Amino acid sequence: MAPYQRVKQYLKSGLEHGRWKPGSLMPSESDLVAQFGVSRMTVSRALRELQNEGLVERVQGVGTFAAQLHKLSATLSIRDMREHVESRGLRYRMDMQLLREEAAPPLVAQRFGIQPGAPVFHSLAVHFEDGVPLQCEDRWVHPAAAPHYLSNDFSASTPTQYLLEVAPTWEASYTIEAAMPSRQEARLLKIDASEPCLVITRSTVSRGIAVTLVRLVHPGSRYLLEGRFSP
Amino acid sequence: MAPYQRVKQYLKSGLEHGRWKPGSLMPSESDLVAQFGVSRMTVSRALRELQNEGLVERVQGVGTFAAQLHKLSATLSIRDMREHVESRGLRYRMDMQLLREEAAPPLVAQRFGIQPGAPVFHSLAVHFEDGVPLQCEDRWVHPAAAPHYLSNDFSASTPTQYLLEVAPTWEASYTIEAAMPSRQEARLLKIDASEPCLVITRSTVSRGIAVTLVRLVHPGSRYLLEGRFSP
DNA sequence: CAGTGGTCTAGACCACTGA
DNA sequence: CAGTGGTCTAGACCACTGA
Repeated sequence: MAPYQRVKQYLKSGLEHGRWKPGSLMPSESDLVAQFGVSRMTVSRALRELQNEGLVERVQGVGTFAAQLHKLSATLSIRDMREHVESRGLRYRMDMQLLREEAAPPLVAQRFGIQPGAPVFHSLAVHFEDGVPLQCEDRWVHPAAAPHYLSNDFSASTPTQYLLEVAPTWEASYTIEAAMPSRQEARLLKIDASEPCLVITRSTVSRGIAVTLVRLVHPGSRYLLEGRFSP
Repeated sequence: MAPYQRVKQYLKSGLEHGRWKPGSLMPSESDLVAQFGVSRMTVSRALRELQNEGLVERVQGVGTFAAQLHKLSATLSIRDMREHVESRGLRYRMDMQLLREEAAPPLVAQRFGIQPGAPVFHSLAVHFEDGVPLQCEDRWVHPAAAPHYLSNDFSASTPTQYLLEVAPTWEASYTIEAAMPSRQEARLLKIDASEPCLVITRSTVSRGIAVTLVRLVHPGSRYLLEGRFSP
């Protein structure tokens, strides 16, 4: 194991075993240099990585402290539906229900920074896994970000794949909630109108402008999100 | 701006503007050393950070490549309910409905690596925001991980806070789904039995042993998760 | 073989903190 | 003032890749 990893591992396992309580002072860089017989750059890297992982907090002129652990955040991967299905060896299909230009509704116009009623692209697709509907994707697209959205061949790529190609995602925010499907969504997903759904609403920014707003509706009985954190 | 940040910013904005397409070869460390007139350690740090952020992929002996952007993962913070409520300046309350030792059900026994029927701790609490029930917390605790769980004063700390104190979380996995509440949960949350709920199931490991399993049920109309990613 | 990334060293200068 | 972290340099040795 590389020296910086040895130092990092030593500190990590010490934190794990409660050798340093949250908020307490940890060894300084020069302490660790002496203890491990390595150069300061090496312990510095170990400490910086622990800081990036949220395990320690460092204050210039003061020292390094064991972090409060409940500030942890977890990773949740958001993948393209096609990849999600095919990566598990299942058959993927998408039905494009609607693909056209429309007048921007007020909410969409606001997020895109354009006038209400200005032309925007609107698509509605259903994603299937082995013939079972798994996701209903209701999407608005800013024409300036993807001018040829309407003429793309969506039998070859999903809206997510196409948009990632023409406008790489540089920031996105989303919400996850439980809600009832609309009547139309229930029909498209072939579920009862009273079945709870997992609804993800996502807004994506590329090169400073909003690219797309999307509402992803999943039948609660067929889809769940998984995640983990490991500090 | 520090030199390593200048290099990093240069590469980041180049990626953002499509100067290097996903999968294509990017400048080598020595290219960047020459271009910026800095030492190799400095460009190495810039590239390593971009790698950690998932923006580039590096292969020893080959080079650095622009990453495929759709492998992004997002951060989703999982916070203690009390902090969540109080951080927004609202009044927090918890009702502990049940707190006792029980015989481990098969599923719990399996996750804890103990015999079914062995003693485990079980608690059921409701968390309120300004008097409105926001979360129902059904929790199983491994007695070896928190032997004094049952005698803790839960008017002073939440189960999450207490467990983080006595057994720092070192790994957790969770699922997020939409589901109907149980009859009991609907009653405790004061919602209709047909209201969809956001259900988080979390399993936590500390020092190699399972500490706790918890089912968190939130009324869909009152609670949503927010997240963002920015590569 | 030349070129790549992975890592380390021994020193340096700096900004910042708190006694 | 001594001690802390933040960062950089100029060199080094290494493992790995592909021609």
